[in-house]
Amino acid sequence: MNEFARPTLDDVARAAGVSTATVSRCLNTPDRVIAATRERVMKAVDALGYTPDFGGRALASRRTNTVGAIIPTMDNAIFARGLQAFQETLSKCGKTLLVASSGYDPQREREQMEVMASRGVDGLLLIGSARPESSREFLRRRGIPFVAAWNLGGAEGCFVGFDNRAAAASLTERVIARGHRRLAMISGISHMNDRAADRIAGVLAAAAAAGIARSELPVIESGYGFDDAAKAFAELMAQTPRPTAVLCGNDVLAVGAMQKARELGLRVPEDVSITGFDDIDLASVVTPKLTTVEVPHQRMGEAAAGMLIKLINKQPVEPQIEFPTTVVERGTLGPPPGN
Amino acid sequence: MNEFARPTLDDVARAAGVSTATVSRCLNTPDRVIAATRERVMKAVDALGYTPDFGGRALASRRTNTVGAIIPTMDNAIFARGLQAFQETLSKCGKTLLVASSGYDPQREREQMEVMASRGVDGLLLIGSARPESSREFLRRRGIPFVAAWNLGGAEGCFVGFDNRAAAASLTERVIARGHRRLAMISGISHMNDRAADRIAGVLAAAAAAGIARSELPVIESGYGFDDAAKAFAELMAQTPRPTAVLCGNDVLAVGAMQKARELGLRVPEDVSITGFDDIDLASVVTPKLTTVEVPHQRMGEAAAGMLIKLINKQPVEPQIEFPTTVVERGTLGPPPGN
DNA sequence: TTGTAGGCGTTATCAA
DNA sequence: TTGATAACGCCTACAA
Repeated sequence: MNEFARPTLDDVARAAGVSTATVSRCLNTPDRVIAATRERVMKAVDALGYTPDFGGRALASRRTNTVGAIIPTMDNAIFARGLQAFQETLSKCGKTLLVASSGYDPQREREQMEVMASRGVDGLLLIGSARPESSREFLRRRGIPFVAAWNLGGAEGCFVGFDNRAAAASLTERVIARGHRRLAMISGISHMNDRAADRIAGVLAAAAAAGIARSELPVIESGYGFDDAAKAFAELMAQTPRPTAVLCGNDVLAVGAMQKARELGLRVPEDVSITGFDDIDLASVVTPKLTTVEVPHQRMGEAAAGMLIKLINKQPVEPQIEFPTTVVERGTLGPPPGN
Repeated sequence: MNEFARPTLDDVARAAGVSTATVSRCLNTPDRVIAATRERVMKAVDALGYTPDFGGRALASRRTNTVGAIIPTMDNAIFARGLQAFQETLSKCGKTLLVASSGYDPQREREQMEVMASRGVDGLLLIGSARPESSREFLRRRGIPFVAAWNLGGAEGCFVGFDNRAAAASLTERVIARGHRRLAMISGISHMNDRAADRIAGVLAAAAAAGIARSELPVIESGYGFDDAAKAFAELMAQTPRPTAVLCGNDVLAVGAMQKARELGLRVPEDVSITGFDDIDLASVVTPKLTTVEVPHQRMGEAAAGMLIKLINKQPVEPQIEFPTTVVERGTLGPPPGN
């Protein structure tokens, strides 16, 4: 054996004086090997510093012990957090994580799905379930187990998430209960993004229930940066009558709005109330602290990993794990001005 | 061919009326195949929906087109940002990213290195270069190309980073120039973390150059949470004489310190100045905005990917890419009280 | 330019 | 409990 080449099963087998089959069994199903031989084999294994070859193993066993995750972006703290938890849980189960990002683009998501498939991932983590039929068809055809996270779902598939719509509605009710009637919303782009769409729907539903006309509730869909939100906020503040409360689709947007408010000389919450969604670190660091909706991102990441692993092992799973959310009232929601 | 089985090279070859070798060539070295046949083959490829099998390819070619990254945690915005850029760049080059996290623990980092190695990654991204000799030995033995990022290095290896020491020193000089003499530092844990260690060294060096005795510059090494930093800050503020400026090893620590300052009824910067490091989003969102050091994390991620790819392709690389950093003065640094 | 054929390292099926 | 041995799907000299 070449001194620099990686040792193979064969080398180990020869060193231990057994067949390759036995070595393989020692590694994969140790209990099917008598203790004495197993010990001898294991000694040879780490004498040689043997580690199994991934390609060979994948080829022969049709399994990669690899799972993929396609998320919009890791730049967003909520996905980064969730992904971290997802990865750690996977790691504990001996699986490793392949990551790709879609940049919120269904086309790129689809491409990454193909990449993942060709990498032979055993399962897939996807965010949300709004995607073109062709992508869903692809998943079905390939028969790749997957879970959709960060939202709840309709009929098909497995979900680990929370009720975006209900959470948004409940936050909106709180705002209305404070006496606000002139609401506005800054949302993320809702196209092919069910989290954003559901949050809009929730706000609208709560407003409607309170007798606020749809036409009196401007909704601006904005990009995901502070600046985008700031611009949207300025636009909103230029309207007459001016909204007294601006509900934002996530904390980043809310903070962007707060910054613009300060620039405009508007006090929060005295002149205008602002709310967020997600409760990331940012939320409790701004002044005043952001009123927002708390979501257990890390626990969702863990749960998603657990469910996916069950799916891969063909164990029974409940089709949906729902997490509760909580409105956390902090400093950016007050009564409307002049009350 | 079974209707549900994935098509293989063989299926494509038969469908196109050529040999498997030709199909393989069409996929890997298209220019070595005449246009007419190539076209025929490609038609068959997507008629069948063929995608190459990863295991087979890895086994035969001894390459996985996969690179690994082992980072302390994705919870930290700076690594998440960098990783995002790293991944995108890789993706453009047809490589996919395997991620693992060490939780700042050299032992876990080592385990993940072994996982990555056994996955057959073509290259590895590591953070920093402080790690046990045994880990470095492992890398050497396996001959896995890797780049160390977020810092600059000594002799061996490739680096994409910046000069933590110099940046910290330069920030400290600014603080001293404002008239501060009683400094203190809240650092991350410096054991096996050269970024943290270098930042401490930079602060100390600048202080020494200004004639400030080491014994008069307390340094507390704290965990990475807001709370840890808050606790450290409280400890610092309890000392007499009280430091007039607290330099923090990163922005998260600085924000934790700011929160505690507010709790203690201390105004920033009137009663005490605070500085950070990294310039993450957090920094410009707190009130007052944080004086910190700006570091181009995304560009570092891209550069690291580029360098690693060259390394993998055995192209020549400069051993080190250094990025500049800038002190950004915002609101948390003022003159010492009573000046 | 294309085809033939051997081998990559493992797992899995059968026998022994 | 163990050992032979045939896949697994692809790449790549080498030959045609």
